[in-house]
Amino acid sequence: MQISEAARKAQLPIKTIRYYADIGLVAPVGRTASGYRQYDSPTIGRLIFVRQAREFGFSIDECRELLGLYDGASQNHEEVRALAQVKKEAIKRKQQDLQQLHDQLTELITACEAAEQS
Amino acid sequence: MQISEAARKAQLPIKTIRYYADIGLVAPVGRTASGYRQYDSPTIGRLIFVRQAREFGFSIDECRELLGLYDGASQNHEEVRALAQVKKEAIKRKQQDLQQLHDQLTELITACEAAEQS
DNA sequence: TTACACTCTCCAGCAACAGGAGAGTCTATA
DNA sequence: TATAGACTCTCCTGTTGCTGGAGAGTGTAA
Repeated sequence: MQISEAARKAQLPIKTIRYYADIGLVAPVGRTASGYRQYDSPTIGRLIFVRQAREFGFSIDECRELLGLYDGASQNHEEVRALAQVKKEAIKRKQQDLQQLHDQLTELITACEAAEQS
Repeated sequence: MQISEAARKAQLPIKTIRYYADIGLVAPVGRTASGYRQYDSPTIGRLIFVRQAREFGFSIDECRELLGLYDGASQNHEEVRALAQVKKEAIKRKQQDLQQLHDQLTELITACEAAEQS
């Protein structure tokens, strides 16, 4: 499939997908004779994975590491496990912060409703 | 208190706090005679709030809106409530995505452990 | 009064895209 | 088969949200 379908499926702008290809983060599976980038399902999976990681503040370089795990590129399972663990803890902290933000907004909404009643 | 203590408490770089002051996102409560920025607890609260919102991909402009809510600046409760609701739904979606990422890492760790056993 | 840590402003640079120009490609229809 | 319209390419510049460093002032402790 070509880039626009990949963009739709991965929910990423075309520009971003080209950028990820340029910096070697997520390369297309290949190119057509005319130079069009080509993508397949596993590659879409990688793009989605990166989108999610990026949305939670992991840098491009961290995404590179995470993708390494995701792809099982490394042979050193011990090391991979340690890295995954670190990232998982970062995610847990993010989840807690997010919950706090969520609670603050809930309080706010309640306060607004009370104000509307009065 | 001055900027370095504010930075420590809000868990933000000094540079970032100065930047937020420059763009009028979170202004210090005042300045000393010699021009040092001064912060108090409510302001630290605002900084923490911004940090958390930023960590979840809210833009500076969105933070401005959220801070408006947080401060109860608006008199239009109906409008405030609607905005808070929109942001809350965004947070809920982020939470779901985060859970998915977390699960993928858990799977990965399990796979690594299995590989190590073999 | 000097040392040292802290602060200031100003300016340049970086990460991660986003917008737009100009040109080539592909396919359906006249 | 010509051509319109949608899609793609590269290249270049601009934007957002910081981050680092220079050069200079401030505050306190020995």
